[in-house]
Amino acid sequence: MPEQPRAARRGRPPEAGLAQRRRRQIIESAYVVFAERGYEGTAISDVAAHASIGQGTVYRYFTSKREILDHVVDFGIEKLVATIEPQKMLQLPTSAEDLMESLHAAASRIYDMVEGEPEFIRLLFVEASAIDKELADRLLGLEMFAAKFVARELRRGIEARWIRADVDVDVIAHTILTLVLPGLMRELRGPSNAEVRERTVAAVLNLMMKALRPRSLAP
Amino acid sequence: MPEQPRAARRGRPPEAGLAQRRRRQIIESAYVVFAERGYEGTAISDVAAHASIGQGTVYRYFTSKREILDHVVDFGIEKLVATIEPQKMLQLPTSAEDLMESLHAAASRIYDMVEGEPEFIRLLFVEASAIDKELADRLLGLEMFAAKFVARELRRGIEARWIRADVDVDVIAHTILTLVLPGLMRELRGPSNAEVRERTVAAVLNLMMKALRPRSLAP
Amino acid sequence: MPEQPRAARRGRPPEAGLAQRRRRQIIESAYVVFAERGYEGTAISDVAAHASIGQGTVYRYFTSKREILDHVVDFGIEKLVATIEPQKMLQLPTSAEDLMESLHAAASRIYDMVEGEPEFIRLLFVEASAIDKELADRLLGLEMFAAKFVARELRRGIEARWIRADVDVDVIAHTILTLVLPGLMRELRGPSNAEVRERTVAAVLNLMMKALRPRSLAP
Amino acid sequence: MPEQPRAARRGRPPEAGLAQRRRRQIIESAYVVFAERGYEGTAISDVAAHASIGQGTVYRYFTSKREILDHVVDFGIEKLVATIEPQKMLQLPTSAEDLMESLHAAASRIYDMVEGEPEFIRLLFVEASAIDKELADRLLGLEMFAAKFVARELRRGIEARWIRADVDVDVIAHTILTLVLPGLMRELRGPSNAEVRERTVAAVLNLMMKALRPRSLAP
DNA sequence: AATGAATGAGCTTTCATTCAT
DNA sequence: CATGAATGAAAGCTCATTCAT
Repeated sequence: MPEQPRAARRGRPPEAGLAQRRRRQIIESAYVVFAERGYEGTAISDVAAHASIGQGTVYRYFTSKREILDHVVDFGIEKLVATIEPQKMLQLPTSAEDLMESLHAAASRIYDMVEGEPEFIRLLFVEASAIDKELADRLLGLEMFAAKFVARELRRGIEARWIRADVDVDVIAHTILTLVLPGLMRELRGPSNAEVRERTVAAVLNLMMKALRPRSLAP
Repeated sequence: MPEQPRAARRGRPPEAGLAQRRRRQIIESAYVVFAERGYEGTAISDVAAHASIGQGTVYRYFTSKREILDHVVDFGIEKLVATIEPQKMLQLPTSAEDLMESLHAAASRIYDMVEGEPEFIRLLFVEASAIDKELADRLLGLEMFAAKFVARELRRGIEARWIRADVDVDVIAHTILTLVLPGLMRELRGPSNAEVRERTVAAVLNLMMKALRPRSLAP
Repeated sequence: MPEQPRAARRGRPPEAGLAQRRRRQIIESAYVVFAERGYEGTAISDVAAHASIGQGTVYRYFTSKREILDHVVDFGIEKLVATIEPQKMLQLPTSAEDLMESLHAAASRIYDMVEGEPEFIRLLFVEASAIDKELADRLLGLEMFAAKFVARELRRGIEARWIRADVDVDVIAHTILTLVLPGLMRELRGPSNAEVRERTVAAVLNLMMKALRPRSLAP
Repeated sequence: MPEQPRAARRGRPPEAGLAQRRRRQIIESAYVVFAERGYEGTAISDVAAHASIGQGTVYRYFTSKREILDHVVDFGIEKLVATIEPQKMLQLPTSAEDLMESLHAAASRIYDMVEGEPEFIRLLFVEASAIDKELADRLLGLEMFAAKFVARELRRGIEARWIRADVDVDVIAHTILTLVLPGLMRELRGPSNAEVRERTVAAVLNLMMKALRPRSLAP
C-alpha cells in the first residue's frame, strides 16, 4: 500500500527522524561542552553554539538544561558499555586465566577510550554525580549490574574449582571492578604512558590471580 | 583582659590571631553548607549566615568564593588525614598481618567518619573535583603521597621476606588504597550496615594477604 | 467586477471565500483560548492548535498576534450586539413600561450569555482593555452608540409625556446602560443565582421607573 | 536609656526604615510604569530605572514581579479610599438631600483624582483584574464593603421615612456605587470637561433622589 | 497554500562582588 | 573592622515571527 496521506496532507512534510537527529546532535554537543566546562559552567547558549543552532532550538527538543544532562549521562553510559563490549564476555571463562584475560581486555578497551577522551570519566563520574544523587545512583546501578555479572562468574569458578572456595564473591566482584580505578585516575592527569598502563593492569590482574586461585592449582 | 579601645592604639596589636580565627570560622561554615547544598548551590550569603557574620566580612578574609572552596578542600584533607591517624602507622609492620591490621584499622576509621558525615566524601571527591582540575589534582596528590608511603612498606616487606618478591609495589600500593572505595560508595548510598562493612573490609584484606604473602609463609 | 487573477489562472478560482473562512476559524479559536488563558497567557501555537492548523498558517491570515486580538474584539462585539437583539427594540416603546420591558428583556439576554460564557465579559472588557487604549475606546464607542439610541427613546418619551421633562437624557441614557454592570460583576464571581439576578434587574428598573415617570402619571 | 548596643554592635548600623522607604519607592515607581505601559508590558528593569536603582535591588525588597503588583494594587486602593475620605461621611445623613450631598462630594473627589491621574482607574480596575481573579476579587471586595455602608444608610433612611419603604436597599446600594462609572469612563477617554462632569453627577443624583424619596415628601 | 522548524530578542530572577557608612 | 545595601552581568527559558520546503 503506497503512502496514502489521509485527508489532503498539506504543507511541508514533517521530516521523519529529524527530531531524533536533532536530539542526538544536541546531546553530542552537550557532551562535549559539559565535559569541557562542566555542567554548571556551561550555558545553554554554549551548547547551541557548539551545535550551530539557535538557543531556542535547543528548547524545541528538550524541556530543560537538566533534561539534557540526563540524556548526556545515558549517552555516556551507552558509550561506556559499548566500549567494554560485554558480548565478547559471553564466552564463559573456564579458568582463572580466562577470566583474567577477559578482564584484561575490557580494562584495555576502557583505557583506550579514556585516552581518547580523557574528560569522559570526569563528566560521567564526577560532574554528573555532583549534580544530584539520582544521577550518581544511575552510575552506581551500572556498577552493581556489572558486579553481579562478575560475581556469577566467580561462583562458577568456585564450583569448577578454579577459584578458591573461601572467596566472598559478592565483595570481590565489586573489588575487581574498582581495581582499574587508580589507573584511570592517573590516566586523567595527563598524557598517559603505555608502559605504565600495561604494568598497572598486569600487576593488578596478577595479584587477583594469586589471590583467587586455589593453592592446589598454583604453579 | 581588657578590651583595648581603638584610636591611640598602643601596645599589643589586638588579636594577631583574630584573622586566623575568622578564616577558620568561615571555612568551617563553608564546609558545612557546601557539603549540604553543594558548591554551586550555595550562596555566599548562606556561608555568612551560617557563620553568623555579614556577607561583606567574608570578603575581608577571602577574595572569592572559589578561594574559599580551596581552603575547604584543604580543611577536608586535614580532616581525612587526621582521621587516618598516620602517626599510628609509624610503628613499622613486621609481617603481612601487621600491615593488614594497620590498613584494617585505617579503613575502619574512614568508614566511621563517612558514617558520621556522609556528605564528606561527596564534597571532597565529587563536588570539589567537579569544580576544577586543580582541586582534583590536589586530591590525587594526597593519594599519591599515601601510595608512596604504602609502597615503602611493601618494599620493606619484600626485603624482610614477608611479601612476595614479584609484587609490583608501586602499582599495588595504589591498588591497596583504592580497595576501600567500593565499600565507601555503598556507604554513601544510604544507612550503612555494620555487618556488610566488616565483611567487605575483611574480604578485601584477606584477598590482599593471599596475594602478597610468599607461598612459603602461607599456612 | 471580476477578480483578475495574476498569472493566467484559469478555471474556477479556488475558493474565494476560503480566506474568509480561515480567518473566521482562527478568530473563533483565538476567542476561546484568549478567554480561557488571557491574551498574554496565550501563545500563537495555542491558537493554531485549537484551530487544528499550523502556526505558520496563522500568519498567512493575520500579520500579528495583536491584529488577531483586534478581530477577536470585533467578534465579541458582534456577539454582544447579536445577543441584545437590537431589532427587537425597533418597536418603539410608547410608555415607560414599554421601555422598561425592552430593557428588562435585553438585560436578561445579556445575563444569560454571561452565564453561559462567563469569560466573555472578562475577555472583552478587562483583557482587551488592558492591552491598549484603542481597544478600550472601541468598547466605549459601542456604549456611546447604544446610549445615543436610548437617549433618542427618552427624548421621544418626554415629547410623548410619559417621561418627566426635566430629565437630562444624554446623561441618563449612559446611566441606564451602566445599571446592569454591578449585577454582571457579581455574576462573574461565581455560580450565579437566578433569584438574586431577577431581584437586581427588577429593583433597578423599578428605580428607573420611579425616577423617570412624571408625577402626574404615577399611581 | 541611651542606645546600648548589646554585644559590641559592629558594622554599619542597618538604617531603620530604609526597607520601608525602598519598598515604597519601588511601589510608587511600579505604579507609574504599570499605569503607563501595563503590567505585562513593563519589565522589572523599567521599574528599576524609574526608581533609579539597579534591577537587583528590586529583588531585595520583593520576591517577584507579581508581588509588586499586589502591593501596587493595595497602594491604589489606599489612594482611592483616601480620596473618598470616608470619615467625612460619618456624619450620618438625615435626609435624602444629605445623602446625595455626601455622594456628590465623594463623586467629585473621585473625578478630581481621575482627572489628575487618568491611568489610575485603568491600572486598578482593568490592568489588575486582567492579571488574575484574586486581584479582581480584592477590588470587588472593596466595592462590597462600600455597598454595605451605603445600604446601612439607606435602611436608616427608610426607618426615618426620608426614603421610600419599597426600595431594595442591597441592590440599590450597589447600583448607586456604579452610577459614577459611565462618567468615569468618559473621563478616561481624554481631556475632561468640567461642565459635562457636573451635569453628569447632578443628573444622576437627581434621578436617585426622585427614585428614592417617598411621594409624600416630594415637592 | 500550508506547515512546523528555527530563531533571537527579551523576560524574570539569582548572586558574587563592591563599597559607603 | 564589619556590615548589609546595592548592583549588573549572566543565566534559563518563552514565544512571536520568519521561511525553506
